[in-house]
Order: sequence, then C-alpha cells, then structure tokens
Amino acid sequence: MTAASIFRRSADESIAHLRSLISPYALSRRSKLPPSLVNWQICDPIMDKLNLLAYKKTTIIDMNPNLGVFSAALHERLQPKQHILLEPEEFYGDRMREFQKTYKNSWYIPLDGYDWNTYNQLFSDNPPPPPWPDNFPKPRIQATTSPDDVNSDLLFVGHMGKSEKSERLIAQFINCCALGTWIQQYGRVRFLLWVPDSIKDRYLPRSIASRARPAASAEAVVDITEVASSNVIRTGRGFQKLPEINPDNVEVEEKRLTSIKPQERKVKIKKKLVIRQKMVEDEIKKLVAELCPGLTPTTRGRPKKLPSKEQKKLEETRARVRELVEAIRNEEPILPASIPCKERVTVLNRCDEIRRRFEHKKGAEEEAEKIP
Amino acid sequence: MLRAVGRGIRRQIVRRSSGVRLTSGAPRIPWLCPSPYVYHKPIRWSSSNARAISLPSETPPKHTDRSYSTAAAALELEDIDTSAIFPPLRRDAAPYSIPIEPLEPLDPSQLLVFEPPAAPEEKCMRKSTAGVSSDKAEVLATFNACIKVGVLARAQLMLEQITKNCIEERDTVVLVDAHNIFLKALLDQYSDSGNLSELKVFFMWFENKMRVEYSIKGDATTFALLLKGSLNIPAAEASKRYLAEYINLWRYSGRNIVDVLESAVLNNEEVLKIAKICHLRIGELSATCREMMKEQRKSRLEPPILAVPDAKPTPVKGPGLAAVKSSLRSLIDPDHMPFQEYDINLNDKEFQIERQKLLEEHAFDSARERWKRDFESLSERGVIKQDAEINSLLWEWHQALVPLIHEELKRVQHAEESGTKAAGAVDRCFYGPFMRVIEPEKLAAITIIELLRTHTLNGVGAGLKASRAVLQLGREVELEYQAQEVAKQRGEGFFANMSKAELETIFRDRSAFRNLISKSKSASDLDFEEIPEWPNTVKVKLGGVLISMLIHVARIPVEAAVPGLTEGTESSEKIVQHLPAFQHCYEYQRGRKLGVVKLHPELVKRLGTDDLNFTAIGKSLPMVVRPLPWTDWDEGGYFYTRSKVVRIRESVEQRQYVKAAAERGHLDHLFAGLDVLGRTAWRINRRVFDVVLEVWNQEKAFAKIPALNPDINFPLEPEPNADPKVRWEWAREMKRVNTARKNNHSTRCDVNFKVEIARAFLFEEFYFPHNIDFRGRAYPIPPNLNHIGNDLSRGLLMFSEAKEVGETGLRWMKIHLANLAGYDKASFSQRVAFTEENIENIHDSAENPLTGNRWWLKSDDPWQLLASCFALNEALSLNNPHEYKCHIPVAQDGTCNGLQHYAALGGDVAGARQVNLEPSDLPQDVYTGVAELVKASVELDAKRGLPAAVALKDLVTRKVVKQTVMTNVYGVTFIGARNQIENQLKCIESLDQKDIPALSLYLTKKVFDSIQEMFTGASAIQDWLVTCAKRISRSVRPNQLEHLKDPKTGEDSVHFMTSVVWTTPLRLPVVQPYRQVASAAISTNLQTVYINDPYVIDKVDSRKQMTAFPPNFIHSLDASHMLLSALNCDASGLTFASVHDSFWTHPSDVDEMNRILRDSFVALHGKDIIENLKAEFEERYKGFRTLVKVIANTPCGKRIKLARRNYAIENLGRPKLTAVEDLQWELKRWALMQSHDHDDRKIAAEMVTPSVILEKYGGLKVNELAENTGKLGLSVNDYGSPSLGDQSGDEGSIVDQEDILGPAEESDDGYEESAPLDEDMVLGGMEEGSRMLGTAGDEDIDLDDASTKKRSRARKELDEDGNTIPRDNGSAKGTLKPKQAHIATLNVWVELKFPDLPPKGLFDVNLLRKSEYFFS
DNA sequence: CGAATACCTAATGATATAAGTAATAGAGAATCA
DNA sequence: GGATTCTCTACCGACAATATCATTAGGTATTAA
Repeated sequence: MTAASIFRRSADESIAHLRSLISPYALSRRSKLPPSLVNWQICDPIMDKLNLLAYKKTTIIDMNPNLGVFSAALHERLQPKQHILLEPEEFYGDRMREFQKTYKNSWYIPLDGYDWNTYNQLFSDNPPPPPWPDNFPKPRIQATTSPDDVNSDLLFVGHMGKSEKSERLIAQFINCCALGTWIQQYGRVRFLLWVPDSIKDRYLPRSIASRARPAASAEAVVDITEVASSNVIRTGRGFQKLPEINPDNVEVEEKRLTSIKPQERKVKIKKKLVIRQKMVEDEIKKLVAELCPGLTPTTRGRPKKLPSKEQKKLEETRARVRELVEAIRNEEPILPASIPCKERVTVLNRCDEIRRRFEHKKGAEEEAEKIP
Repeated sequence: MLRAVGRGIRRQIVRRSSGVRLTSGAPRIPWLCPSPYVYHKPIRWSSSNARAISLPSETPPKHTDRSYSTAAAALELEDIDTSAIFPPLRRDAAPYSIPIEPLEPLDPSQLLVFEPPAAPEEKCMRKSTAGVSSDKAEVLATFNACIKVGVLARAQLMLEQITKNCIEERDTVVLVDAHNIFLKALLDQYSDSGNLSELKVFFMWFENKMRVEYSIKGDATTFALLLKGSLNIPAAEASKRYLAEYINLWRYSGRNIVDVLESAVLNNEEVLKIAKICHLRIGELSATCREMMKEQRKSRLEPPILAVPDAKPTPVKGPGLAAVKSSLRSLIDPDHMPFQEYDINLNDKEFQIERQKLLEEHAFDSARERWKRDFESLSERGVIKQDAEINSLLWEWHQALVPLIHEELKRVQHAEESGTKAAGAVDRCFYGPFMRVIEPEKLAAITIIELLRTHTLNGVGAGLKASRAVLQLGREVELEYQAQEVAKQRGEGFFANMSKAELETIFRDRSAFRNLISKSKSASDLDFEEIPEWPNTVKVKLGGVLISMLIHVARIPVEAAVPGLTEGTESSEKIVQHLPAFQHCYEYQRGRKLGVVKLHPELVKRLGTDDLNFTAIGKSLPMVVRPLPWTDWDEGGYFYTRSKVVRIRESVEQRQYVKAAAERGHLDHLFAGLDVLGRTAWRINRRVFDVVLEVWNQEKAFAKIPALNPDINFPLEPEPNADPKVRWEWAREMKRVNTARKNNHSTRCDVNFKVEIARAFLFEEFYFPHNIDFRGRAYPIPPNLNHIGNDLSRGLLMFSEAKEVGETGLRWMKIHLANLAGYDKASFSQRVAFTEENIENIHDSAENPLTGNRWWLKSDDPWQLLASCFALNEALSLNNPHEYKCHIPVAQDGTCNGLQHYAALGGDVAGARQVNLEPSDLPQDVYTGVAELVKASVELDAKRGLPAAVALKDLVTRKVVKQTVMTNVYGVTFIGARNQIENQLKCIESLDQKDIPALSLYLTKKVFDSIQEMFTGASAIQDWLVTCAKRISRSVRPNQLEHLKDPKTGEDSVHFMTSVVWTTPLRLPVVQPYRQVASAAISTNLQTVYINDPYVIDKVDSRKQMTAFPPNFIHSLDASHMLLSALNCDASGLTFASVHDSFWTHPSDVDEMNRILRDSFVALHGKDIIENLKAEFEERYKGFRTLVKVIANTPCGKRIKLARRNYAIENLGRPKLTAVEDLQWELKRWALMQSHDHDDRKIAAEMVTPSVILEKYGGLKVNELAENTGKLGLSVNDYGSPSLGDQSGDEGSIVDQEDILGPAEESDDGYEESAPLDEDMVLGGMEEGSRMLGTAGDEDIDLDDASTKKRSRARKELDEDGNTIPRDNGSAKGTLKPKQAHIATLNVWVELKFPDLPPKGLFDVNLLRKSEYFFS
C-alpha cells in the first residue's frame, strides 16, 4: 500500500492503516496537535452537502492538511486553480510531497499557517523567499465588487487542534472578518475547518447558559454552521446537535474500542467503576422502574415488601439491567445479550440517553462552515 | 538579682521546651506520646540554655559564653551613669564582645534537624459544623479571640474542637494551656459578677469535662487556678475542703505542691492564705518561694507590675501625655512645630519611649483625628466639597463605615446565638470573634488606610488585586490586634516605670531583657505561649467583609459638565455627583479571571497629587527611639508591633528551624548584628527635602520623579483594515505605553508617600528596625522610605550624627561624590581629581540646584549626588574644610560581591584579580575583563570568517556583557542570558535587527565560556552546589519508607520531601522553602479568594531547589559577612548601614570600615566554608537515599537491569520492579548491614542490589548521566577518579551472572572491566582548567568537556545499536521533529553522598587585606 | 428500634476564560501505557 | 519503569485566578416492617 494509493482513493487503504500513519502521540487524548481526518468515505457526503458549485478555478489555502485525506477529496471535487498546502510538520513531509506529485496545481509549502508572514509572503508583490519554490505562481485574487459578496476565488480549509494556538487563530479569523483585514479584504472568503468540540461549543453554544462573549461577537460578524460532526455523544447540558451526515460514516479521529483488549480495558475502567457507581445505580433504578412497572416503590421511604416471586423478578431484572448499564458505561461495543427481547428494546431506546450520561467523549472534530 | 530573674523565667523555659516537643522532655500527660514532629536527636543544651534554666539557688552560671557573661557581669557590677542611658557611642563599653571571627561550625550533634512529613500532607479539611472549623490553627485563634472579648459560650465550642484536635495530634501542651486559659476566663467571669453559679461552672468544667471526659490531668497552672477558685468560695468550710481536695489530688499524682504555689496565677497573699488554711508548713514552701516573697517586697529591678499582677497602670511620669501627644503632632500636622509648647528635653529617653509607644499604639487614631480636624475646619470655612482635601473625604467614609461595622457585629452576634446555617451566618461565626477584638472606629480607619496604601504599593493602575487587598487588610488588622495584646501584656508602665538602670539594661544585655519580657508575659495574664496567629481563612474573610463594606459606603464627589442641549456640546453648568469611590469587578489576564478592586479615577488622581498629610501611613514607620533588641524569633524592633526576625514566607518548616535556633541561642550573634543596624540613627536631609518638595509641586518629570501628566506618545493607530500583523504590533505598543503610564503613576504615588513620611519625620531622629530574609540578608522593616530604597530615598536620608571629616574624610567625600557621578572605575586619586575638576559644577549644583546648570541631574543617582554636593560645598566653604561635620554616609560597594565570594571560595587567581580581591593599583572591573576575553575570542572567530563573529567583532562592550556576568551569580540560564544580550544588541543600530537572535545566541555562548574560563574554580563550586541540591531534593529519609502510603490514592509511592538546609557561619539555619504549593479557596463577601495554603508541607520543587541553591548559599555568606562587619564596626564605634553589598559609614571612618570589611571577609573565608558545608550535609542527610540517573546502555546498566529482573521474578513473580519496590530492596540491604547480628550482615553483603552493582562498576563518577553542565561548564563528576571508560569492547555482552553474584572481593574486577582507559576521557580538574585556558578557540578541542563527551559517547552507542535513525534536521519543528538522540537511562537508588569537592585554586584570601579596591 | 429509601447540601473536581507565540535549547518533571 | 512530551527558563525583598457546573459523599427525613 503506497502512500499514494489513498490519494487515488482506492478502497483498499483502510482507515486503520491511515491511522497508523499518524504519530502515536497525535492520537493520544493528551495531544493538542491538529488532528487528521482518516475516514475518507465521508468526504463526499460532506461536499455534497456543501454548495461548492461556485468554486471553479479557485485557489485553496489548506492549513495543516496532515494526512491530506480531506484535501485530496476536495481537490478531486473542485479541481482548483491552485492548492496551497501549508503543512509545517516535517512528519507529514513525505506524504505532502506525494500529494504534490499526485495532484497537479498543488503546492506543498512547509510553513505555518499560523504565521501572518506566511500570507504576507503569499500575497505580496515580491517573489516569495525560499521555502516557496522559485516557480511558484502567485495567486492573483480579485476582490469582489462588494465586500458583502462571497469570494469564490478563494477557499480556506484546514484542520485545527485543541492547542491554545489554534484557539487563538480562530479568534483571529473572526476578528479579521469583523475588520475586513487579511484575506477577508478580498470579500467574504469561506472557511471550511475541522475543529475540536471545545472550539465548536464556544461559537455554537449548545445552551443559552453557555453562550458567552465569543459566540455573541462572532454571530455579529460571521455565519457559522456546523456541517458534520462525529457520532460521539456529547456530555453536559444543552441540546445534542445530531450529526447531519450519516452518523455511522462520520468516524473521525477516534481510537476504535475494538482495538482495546477486554482485559486491558478493565484496568483502565477500574477507576470509573468506583467513581461512577452512583450514576449507574440511578440509571438502573430508572430502567427497572420502566421495565417492572408497579414493582418499584413510588413513595419516598422504605419500599413495601413484595411477594417473593415478584421480588425475585425484580432482582433478576435489576441484575440484567446492571450488566447492561455497566456495559454502556464501560464503553463496551457490544451490549450483553442476556436481556430478553422486549426489555432490550426498552433499554436500547434509552441507550443513547444513557450513553450521554456517561459522556463517552473522544477527541472529535467538527466541521464548521464559515460564511463570512 | 539573678535569682529573681531565674524564678520568673524558669517556668517560661520549661514550657517552651515542651512547646517544641523535644523527645528528651517527657510529655506532661503520660498517655499522650510526643508529636511526630521531633528533633532528630535529643538536644544537648547549649551553654546559654543551661544558664537560662539554672536554678536561682545556684551560683551564677559559668562563663562559658563570653558575650553573655560579660553583659551579665556588667549588669551587676557596673556603676551605671544615669545620664547616659543611650550613649550615642559605646566605644568604651562594647556591649557585646563579639569575636571578630565567624563562629565555629556547629558540632554535628547540635545541628537542628526537623523531619518533614513522609508524604505531602492532605489539604486542611475545613469541615465546618455549626460554624466551628476543624482547622487547628483557626480554632485556636478563634478561641483566643473569644476569650479576649469574653464570649465564653463560643470559646467553649472552640475549646471542644481544640481538644479533639489536640488529642488526635497528641499535642498536650496546647491542650492543657487552652483549658487553663478557659478556666481562668471562667474564674475571672465569676470574680466580676460574683455569681456563684459561674464558679460552679468553673469547677464542673474541670471535674466533668477535663478529668472525666477528656482525661486531662492538668498541670501546675491548672491546679493553681483550682486553688484560686477554691479560695474564692465564700463558704469557708467548703473552701477549705476544696483546697485540701485539690492539694491532695495534686500530691497524689506524685508532684510537688511547690510547683503549684509558684505559679504566676497565684499572688503572694493567696499563697500565704492557702498555706495558712491548709496548714502547709513554711518549710514545705521551697526556698525559691520564700525568697520570692521577700524579694517582692523590696524588689528594685522588677517593675512593680511583676509584683502585683493585677496592678492598675500607673500614671505616666515625666512630661505627661499631653506633651507626648503634642510632640507627635508634627507627624500629623505639617504646620505644627514640635516641642514649642512644652519645655521638653529631647534627650529624655522616657519621654521618647512614650512617644514611640504612642506612635505605634495610636497611629490609626492619629490619622483619624487628623481627618476629623480637616473635615471640621472645612465645614467651618464652607469650602466646596469636591475641592476638599482628601482627608475630609476619608473622614466621611469613616463616619459611614463605623455604623456599618456596628451593625455587622450585631449580625454576628445573632448568627452565633441562633446557630443558623443561613448564608453568611456561618461565615459570620468564623470572623465574628476577630472583628470584635478591635473597636469599630479603629477597624474602619485601618480599612481605609490599608486599602489606599495597598493601592500605592501594589496597585495596577486604577485597580488592585482583590485577593491581595483582602489578605493584606486582614493581616494588618491582626497586626493591630497583636500590638494591642503585647501592649496589654507589658502593661502601661512596662517601659515608663523602669528605672534608668533598667532601661539601660534593655539595650545592653539581651538576656536580661529577654527575662524581663518573659516575666511580663507570664505575669500579665495566663496566655498561650505566643499569641495564636490568625489563619489565612480568618484574615481573608475579615478583610473581605471590611472591604466590601467600604466599597458599599465610600463615595467621591466628581464634577461633570452637564451635556448641552445639542448633541456633543457641553453647557457651562457643572454638577457634582457622588460616585462610588471603589468598585469590585473582574478582569482577564491571559485568559484568567482576576478579581480587582478598582478605584475611581478621581480618587487615583487625588492620590497622586493631594497632600497625604499622614493620611495613609499605617504602622511600620521608622522608630523615634532605638529599636528594642531582638530577643526571640518574633521579639524585637518595635515596642508593640510584632515583627518576625526572619521574613518567613508562611513556611512552617522555616519557622520551626528559626524558632528552635532562637531558643537554643544560636541566633544571638545575628540578633546582635541586627541590633547594630537598628541603632543607626537617621534624619531627613532638609536641604534635599526642600528641593524634592519644590520639584514635586511643579508636577513635572524631574530627576526620576515622574510627571503628574506625562506627555505620552501614543502610537498611531493603523487603518482598521491594515494587515493583522501591523495591527497587532500597534496593540502591543499600546499595551507597553499603557503599562508605562501606570508605572509612572504608581511611582508618583510612591514618591508622594516618601515625601510624606519625610515630612512627618523632618524634625526627628529616627531608626530603622531590621529583620532578615531567610538567607540572612538584612532589610529595614519600615517600607516606603528607607535606605535600601531608590535614589530618592537614599538622598533624603542621612546619618543623624555628624562627624568631623578630617583630612581623609574630606578625601572620601570627594571619592564618594565621584562615584555617585558615575566616575567610579578610576583610581581613588583620579576620582578625587574628577571631583576637584568639577568643583564649579558642584558649587553650582549646591547653590542653585534648580536654577543653575543642574549638573547633578546627569548622574544615575541624582538625589544622592545632590546631597553630596550640598555637603561638599558646605565643607569647602569653611575656612578649614577638615572641620566640617558631615552627616552624609559614604558608601563602599563590592565589585560584584557574589563573584568575590565565589572567587574566594574557588581560589581563582584570575577571577580574584578581576573582582579586586588582589591588591592592585587600579580598580579592576569584571565586566570589562569578561568583555575583553569575549572580544578576543570573537576576533579569532572573525579571522576565520565566521559571519556572526565578523558582525560582532567591534561591538563587544562592557555594557553588553555586564548584566549577564552579574546575573550569572544568580544562576541565569543560557536562554535567560541570551535574552539579556539580545536586548543589549537591539540597542546597537549598526546591526541588522533580523540577525540579532542568531548573533545573541553566538555571543551568549562566548560570554558563558569566558566567565567559566575566568572563574574556573568558582564555576566548579557552583556546579558542586547544584549537584548537592539536586541529590538532596531527590532523596528520601530512611524512615520515610514507613509512611509510603499516599494519602490520596492509598498506594505506595515515594515523594521527595527533603529540602536543602544549611547553617550559615552565623548559625542561622537556612531552609529553602521551595515546594509545590497547594492553593486553597476561601470564600468572602467580595469573591472567592485563592491563596496558597501555608499549612501543608508538600513535595519539594527540586528544580527550584537546585537553581536557587548557589545564589542562596552565596547570599547567606555575604549576609554573614555584612553582619560580622556590622558588629565589628559597632565595636569600633563606627556608624554603620548597609544595603547587602554596599556598606555605609561616616567619611572620616571609611578607612577603618574598609579595614574591618576586609578583615571580616578574610576571617569568613579563612574557615573552609565549603568543606564545612559538605560536612554538615553529610551529617544532616546521613543515611538518605537518592535517585540518580545512570546511563543504561553500558555493561553496568545492563547488569543492573538483569539483576532487577531476576529479583523481581524471584520475589514478586513478575519481571518488573516498581520504584518503590526497588527502594525497599535497597533499604532492606541497608538495614541488614546496620544490624548487630553477624548473620544479617552477611546476608546483606551477599545481596546484589542495583546500587551495589553501580558501585562495583565505579560508582556515580563513571556512570551517572552528566547533567547541569550547561551553565558554567564542568561537571562535578569529572573530578577525582579518572576512570572514565569506553565499553565498546563489551558492547552488548552481558557480564556473567556469577560475576555479579560472586563474592564481594571481586569488586575491582568489575571496576577494571568497565574502565579501559580512553585517553580523551582522562581529564583531571586542574588539567582541565589549564588546558582550557590554553586552548580556548582551538577548534579541535573546542572547550569540550568530559561530560559532553560522556553524552556523545552514550549517543554513539545508541546509534550503533541502531535504535535511533539519524534524521536530517530540516525546517521541521513542533512536536514531531526528528528526535535528538535519546540517551536511555536507569534510575538507581544510592546512598546520598556528596561529590568530592572541586580542587581549590591557588588564590590566598589573605592577600586581600591589602587590596584597596576590594570595596570602593 | 433498625432498615431502606429519597432528598438535600456541602465538598470536590473539571472546565472555561482571552486571543498572537516570536524564537532560541536544554534539563527536569509529568504523563501515559 | 520507560519513552515522550511539556515546561520553564536569575536570587532575594514580594504574595497568590475564579465562577460555574457535574458529580459524589454523607447526613436527614420518611416510610414500612
């Protein structure tokens, strides 16, 4: 499997393999590096959803393309006039060079998209200094006639991490929109960014309570929409914005649970077992109440003693439900089959809800489309 | 006389000794064990202690301790001249005969050792039930406060909690004290009311609670109280029965009744009564007791207060209170000339003492009075409000605040009584008692003053950090309370009623004074050993309430124009609004929320302009009499305001050590030194003051006094759509300008304060009490205006005493003037010539400071220069200038004092020359010296065409390297130095700004190399210090293993809890306080405040321990040098002041001072300081284990791995060993080796632990990963054995199992095996140094040192193993960049030992006795 | 009275906040598997 | 225990982030046995 194969989107390049190309640290939860899309299958649905028809012969500025999966899909779809890949990590160098070879009009520039200088060099009248190749054709972007028009000559895409740097950069982007500076001087330039949940929540708050200054000020100057998000259940209060792309397909930078062996997981979960006991009990109670109506106490104090048969039924139900709830908590992919069919339905109906309670949160990216 | 003293102090000392819980002292209550905090070793009483406990019947103590015995003798024998109570000079009767030599190092058995806890303590749980916290300190303080204000019901609640805590902690001393205090309070309540039921409560408490419930048997004081209570029973029969009962109970426990009768609780009449009632035979009373009775009738030495504990204060003698108050009016009222109304002799010391007392006790009252006066006079005159002086405003606030406080107190009472848990009620229960101890009027004044003061000191422009303000205010209130308590203890007449002879004694004889103080303590009232400190929780909450009330109340009139009818215009009409003067809000700093109290801009403006007129000067002013001598760690200086001798940063550890040291008398020399500093009398330089005042009122920027409204060039705002980078640069510039403006304003406020204090003390002679930081460096306690302040402060101050200059003095005046003018690098005669050349300028500056050509302004220290100009001009205008009486101090500064000490320690010849340790015709300048060296090296590189060198060739100046050389002593890192140099290079216009980062990098390397070359020995010592600190801070105490359980996780874990501790030549124990800080949240009315929790001893911050140790150690040396010099100067009758490494005296005495400075320095370094340090470390950390890093990829490392694996499989059934298990393994072996059992030792000898293997392979010298070499070069590990080996031959082959497990005598086998010599690696210390000197710049050898080679060797091995693939380092950056070749390491626990000392250079310190420019 | 449960509150722990990081290098500490 | 990444970068005097929400622990009230 060559690195190039993914660019041709052959189905034989598995997601697992792509993931293996990423440095182990970048995959770890602690990493704040810009993550990388590996599920190339979702690129098309996303782009279908976005109305990109206007972008013909456009210039794409691509910040941190990383593995280049999304970049490749975008390139194939838009066939841009020029595709500038700003990838400062030498780690992805080989892959970027491969990209450049595979797709014409693409330019791998090992510079940081965070640095204003990068853009100054790109847009200035002088020929750009070394890291830029000699034969690099400067993009000549025409400003739109009205600053309120969307400029379809230019599209900015990128992957953003959880680092302070990324957070600041996005704040800056929005500020530029307000001032009409930087590339926003050419009219309303659209941004297509993969951002972590934490950043998305800041600009697209999930509840009124969490709507703070950044959200308000951003709304005043830019349109921000969520295009696609992972199927990760979100924690905390506020509504759950369900993914609009087929959720099963949007598998982003998550470590698959299947890759963890059961024994290892137990060690890892052990803490949680102790810590979240109360939550489990609460969920069990709720579920049991649903499953065995009439048997559970309705009053505040000590429950009435049940006939032993019913008591036994209750106990059994409780045991099964416990198994199930604990499975959910433990993030086990397959729910135990020990529950009778009818009950199973009830439980599964609430599965999502329970999951959410246990906030199975992973590093997930959101794609937000920004239409300045 | 001595006997009397002895009786009073006896109880004191005994209590005290149990107060620190000595293992040697049996706990008073048998079922309680001593606390876990124990001395490492049983104490040997030092001679001073022995003297202190000696029984009265004994003969006076042996004269083992020179200083004290002479003083004591003087007390008895000397015929005291009453007219000279405070002789200005004590040349004839040197009060402390201090040896000129520094003290001998302590006998190892005398080392103070406290063990930190084995693991980080858990944060104090502040579980509070019904408003009773469980935090011990807090409850204790609350209890105390409740007792003081007579709220016994609440006190009882607290006492119950205290009892619980104490029993848990096995703290018997506090437990019994607390109960005694409570009993006493109950008894007092009964005496006041006469209500019999209260007396019943008193007995019930003892019988039911103490004896039955808590099984507290009570001590002598308890029983004394019980007897006293029994006496108070009206029914004679019952009374007698009770007495007999308790006496029997006491005797039954096998104790002597005399102890009870001797208690200070019982006065003589009571004792006699008891004796009579109970038929105690007089013989049963001890000799002491009888003696005591006799003495009390005719005691001469003891103030009356001691004889009659409840004595009413005697009326003030002398000129009377009115006169004293009047004399202080000048401090309040600038128009008031002191001493005009009364005929006062300023030399009357009693009078002065009264003044000082008043100053301390009534500082806040005075301010208040002043506000009121201003307010009233204003109303009379009918002045419009917004123009009013700030004082009347403050008065309004005060008036509004007081009722609020009263109201709050009512709520507190309600909360306490109702016991509700309503919001706020719980908090009220916390701070309520503390609020009550100070009267509301005073509380209000403190609040106002402190808030304003804190703003000027620490304000950030218009606001100040809320957390800071709140804590500061709380602290100030506490201070006031403490002063109140001390005043109470000492009684009205404590000083005033002393005879002159006694007054004399105070300043003569520390121990006598100490006795006096403890007597006053024990006699005044039953109390805790020391006033319990208020915990931060209380301080913060109290501060929060007060500030929030002030914010609520304080308003300021602001004038504003009424908007005109049309938009954008203003009508001429003005209205005055009363707006809130303060506002609480939040700001964000780097994304973090920060609580801020903002001042209204109008108020801010006023603070920068209005005359403060003593408005906001709180406590800690300069003193008008000599500070009291230091007698204990928290006794000395001010009369009533409590100050600590060491500025401990809320570190329990430091406090422990300092307290213990003070107790054992180790600090007496230090105290004496501080007393010397404190008795230097100062006054304000009137002429300078006048100029300052004039300039101040002009409101323009002048001589470092900032302008009121400075012209600020705000950068032009770029177009809104400009490039983001441009806009950002503009924003950054704006930020810079704004901070500059804020600084400007706060400097202005600061100047305002200084001027105000100077004005207040214009006619005074005053003193600065001093204390020290934890390394021993001395600082004056009064803030704002003191001699270590800025140029302005220094210029305003001068010695009170004038001395005739004489010929040499005049010369020194000239030299001093030249120094101040910046001409300080030439020879003395050249400097004199400089001054003489500029005589016209000087004359002009002195005659027309503001209207002339203002020559003095050119200096960096204009105000000091001006002062000198005045003096010199005046001197020269005399017929005989030599007769001029000079007040101005002449300063002698060390040339880079830190390096001087380093050079002396390291014996660096070249270095010593550079810092003027070596006699020379011309003063040397290190900075120039280093610059020259760097220059040479750069030029060499330039010749080879190195671009950086070419660019910098002619630009290496003294200025560029100065800061780096200076900060090198402080352990500046490479990057830090690079920044400094970068800043310097930025100022050079000829350089391309873009190249600067690269150039500075290059230059920094050169500078570091040069420093290292010049101070080879010093560098080695610096490294040695770092290594010691590193090993110590990564070590564990042997018995720490018993408490391995982590309190949080419950798992075994090792925590590094050991901090670096050493003893200075003056016997100050220095404890580096750097530990991880746990912060605690405290909710207040204002906001939740987050402060560091001082009560937890957490893990050490080993990095900080390491980097700070060398500078701290050097500072502890220079501090010792300073105090030694101070003592010696004092002995020679010189007036002396110092700013760390700058020493001041009268011009006429400079030569003498210089001689003393040099002698002291030589004496200090005559002892082998570093050797002593090492010895102390070895003793202090005996048996500790430390974790070292060992290069893994060597035969040694491989063997260790194997051994570990085998051990683990064998004993634990798994292949891996955790760090704890590893340590346990090592300790097991160690314990067996210590065993007396032969077999055990044999087993131990056969154990092959990693440390054994390491030892076998040559130990740390060979295998430790060399580190901390970046700074000054050599790794300490390279001294000593030249057995550095290249194991390439053994590569990969693991040494045979039998070899390792074989008998111990094969050890050299392993050694040999690992050490085939590689020529390159053989570098002895001296050879190394000389070779470097010779080959600097030679590319082939290139200053590489052995440690680097060790590293590269390890790297090479890795490469060979193929573990790391070398990558080309392109432009990649960030986390994914190709890795540096990583050196695999192993951690091994080894016994904590210290590296061999680096060889000392050849420089002989004695040479410096002839070095003129040593200090100049 | 003890037992079992729900309800309530205090305590603890995690997270967001703002918004240019600018670029150096090296050691020690922290973190995760 | 080991590898990798993060953090911090000159000493002292000098000293500091907070609000809010989620979760749990632990106590009290309530009920039924």
